[in-house]
Amino acid sequence: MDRQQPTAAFVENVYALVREIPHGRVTSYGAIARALGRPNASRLVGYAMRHASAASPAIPAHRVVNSKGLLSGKAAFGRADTMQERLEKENVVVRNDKVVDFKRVFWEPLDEL
DNA sequence: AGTCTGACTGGAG
DNA sequence: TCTCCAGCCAGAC
Repeated sequence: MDRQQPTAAFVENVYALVREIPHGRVTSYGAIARALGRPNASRLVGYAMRHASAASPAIPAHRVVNSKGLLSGKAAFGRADTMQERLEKENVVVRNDKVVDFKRVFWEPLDEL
Protein backbone atom coordinates (compact mmCIF):
# COMPACT_ATOMS: atom_id res chain seq x y z
CA MET A 1 0.00 0.00 0.00
CA ASP A 2 2.74 2.34 -0.91
CA ARG A 3 1.22 5.55 -1.93
CA GLN A 4 3.35 7.93 -3.94
CA GLN A 5 3.72 11.62 -3.34
CA PRO A 6 1.69 14.18 -5.30
CA THR A 7 3.21 15.25 -8.59
CA ALA A 8 3.93 18.80 -7.41
CA ALA A 9 5.99 17.48 -4.50
CA PHE A 10 7.77 15.04 -6.77
CA VAL A 11 8.82 17.87 -9.07
CA GLU A 12 10.17 19.85 -6.11
CA ASN A 13 12.18 16.81 -5.05
CA VAL A 14 13.56 16.50 -8.55
CA TYR A 15 14.86 20.08 -8.39
CA ALA A 16 16.29 19.55 -4.91
CA LEU A 17 18.14 16.43 -6.03
CA VAL A 18 19.51 18.02 -9.20
CA ARG A 19 20.99 20.81 -7.09
CA GLU A 20 22.94 18.12 -5.21
CA ILE A 21 24.74 16.94 -8.34
CA PRO A 22 28.45 17.67 -7.80
CA HIS A 23 30.35 20.01 -10.12
CA GLY A 24 31.77 18.11 -13.07
CA ARG A 25 29.44 15.12 -12.71
CA VAL A 26 26.21 14.15 -14.51
CA THR A 27 23.26 11.84 -13.87
CA SER A 28 20.24 10.56 -15.77
CA TYR A 29 16.48 11.06 -15.66
CA GLY A 30 15.93 7.44 -14.73
CA ALA A 31 18.46 7.59 -11.88
CA ILE A 32 16.66 10.60 -10.42
CA ALA A 33 13.29 8.87 -10.73
CA ARG A 34 14.60 5.77 -8.92
CA ALA A 35 16.24 7.83 -6.18
CA LEU A 36 12.89 9.50 -5.50
CA GLY A 37 11.04 6.20 -5.30
CA ARG A 38 9.29 6.28 -8.68
CA PRO A 39 11.39 4.11 -11.02
CA ASN A 40 8.93 4.46 -13.88
CA ALA A 41 8.62 8.23 -13.79
CA SER A 42 11.66 9.08 -15.90
CA ARG A 43 9.48 10.90 -18.42
CA LEU A 44 8.02 12.94 -15.61
CA VAL A 45 11.53 13.93 -14.58
CA GLY A 46 12.10 15.11 -18.14
CA TYR A 47 8.91 17.11 -17.96
CA ALA A 48 10.06 18.74 -14.73
CA MET A 49 13.47 19.61 -16.16
CA ARG A 50 11.95 21.23 -19.20
CA HIS A 51 10.39 23.78 -16.84
CA ALA A 52 13.48 24.07 -14.65
CA SER A 53 14.65 27.38 -16.08
CA ALA A 54 11.74 29.08 -14.29
CA ALA A 55 12.72 27.69 -10.89
CA SER A 56 14.70 29.51 -8.24
CA PRO A 57 17.40 29.19 -7.09
CA ALA A 58 18.88 28.18 -10.43
CA ILE A 59 19.12 24.50 -11.28
CA PRO A 60 22.22 22.97 -12.94
CA ALA A 61 19.99 21.38 -15.56
CA HIS A 62 22.94 20.76 -17.89
CA ARG A 63 24.12 17.98 -15.53
CA VAL A 64 21.11 15.84 -16.39
CA VAL A 65 21.27 13.70 -19.53
CA ASN A 66 19.54 10.52 -20.67
CA SER A 67 20.64 6.96 -19.84
CA LYS A 68 22.97 6.83 -22.83
CA GLY A 69 24.79 10.05 -21.96
CA LEU A 70 23.05 11.96 -24.75
CA LEU A 71 22.28 15.67 -24.26
CA SER A 72 18.60 15.16 -25.06
CA GLY A 73 17.56 18.41 -23.39
CA LYS A 74 19.97 20.82 -25.01
CA ALA A 75 17.21 22.41 -27.11
CA ALA A 76 15.68 23.90 -23.95
CA PHE A 77 18.76 26.06 -23.33
CA GLY A 78 19.16 29.43 -25.01
CA ARG A 79 21.41 28.41 -27.87
CA ALA A 80 21.91 24.97 -29.37
CA ASP A 81 25.33 24.59 -27.74
CA THR A 82 24.75 26.21 -24.35
CA MET A 83 24.36 22.90 -22.53
CA GLN A 84 27.58 21.53 -23.98
CA GLU A 85 29.50 24.70 -23.15
CA ARG A 86 28.43 24.58 -19.51
CA LEU A 87 29.49 20.95 -19.25
CA GLU A 88 32.89 21.49 -20.85
CA LYS A 89 33.39 24.41 -18.49
CA GLU A 90 33.24 21.76 -15.76
CA ASN A 91 35.73 19.57 -17.59
CA VAL A 92 33.03 17.20 -18.86
CA VAL A 93 33.91 16.32 -22.44
CA VAL A 94 31.03 16.29 -24.91
CA ARG A 95 31.23 14.96 -28.44
CA ASN A 96 28.40 14.64 -30.95
CA ASP A 97 25.87 15.67 -28.27
CA LYS A 98 27.10 12.83 -26.10
CA VAL A 99 29.09 12.77 -22.83
CA VAL A 100 32.45 11.07 -23.34
CA ASP A 101 33.34 8.57 -20.58
CA PHE A 102 29.77 8.80 -19.39
CA LYS A 103 30.19 5.94 -16.91
CA ARG A 104 33.14 7.66 -15.29
CA VAL A 105 31.46 11.02 -14.65
CA PHE A 106 28.09 9.48 -13.88
CA TRP A 107 26.75 10.35 -10.43
CA GLU A 108 24.39 7.78 -8.86
CA PRO A 109 22.27 9.50 -6.18
CA LEU A 110 21.36 6.19 -4.53
CA ASP A 111 25.04 5.34 -4.03
CA GLU A 112 26.62 8.68 -3.37
CA LEU A 113 24.03 10.66 -1.47
C1' DA B 1 -13.25 10.91 -22.12
C1' DG B 2 -10.04 9.77 -26.06
C1' DT B 3 -5.72 10.68 -28.38
C1' DC B 4 -1.24 12.52 -29.11
C1' DT B 5 3.25 14.01 -27.53
C1' DG B 6 7.59 14.27 -24.94
C1' DA B 7 14.68 16.83 -21.84
C1' DC B 8 12.85 8.55 -20.85
C1' DT B 9 14.20 3.47 -20.52
C1' DG B 10 15.32 -1.28 -21.41
C1' DG B 11 14.92 -5.07 -24.38
C1' DA B 12 14.69 -7.21 -29.10
C1' DG B 13 16.28 -7.69 -33.85
C1' DT C 1 26.37 0.12 -32.60
C1' DC C 2 21.80 1.35 -34.52
C1' DT C 3 16.83 1.29 -35.08
C1' DC C 4 12.37 -0.04 -33.51
C1' DC C 5 8.89 -0.90 -29.96
C1' DA C 6 6.11 -1.31 -25.78
C1' DG C 7 5.61 0.53 -21.18
C1' DC C 8 5.56 4.49 -18.55
C1' DC C 9 3.43 9.47 -16.32
C1' DA C 10 1.41 13.78 -16.94
C1' DG C 11 -0.16 17.77 -19.76
C1' DA C 12 -2.41 19.82 -23.93
C1' DC C 13 -6.36 19.65 -27.12
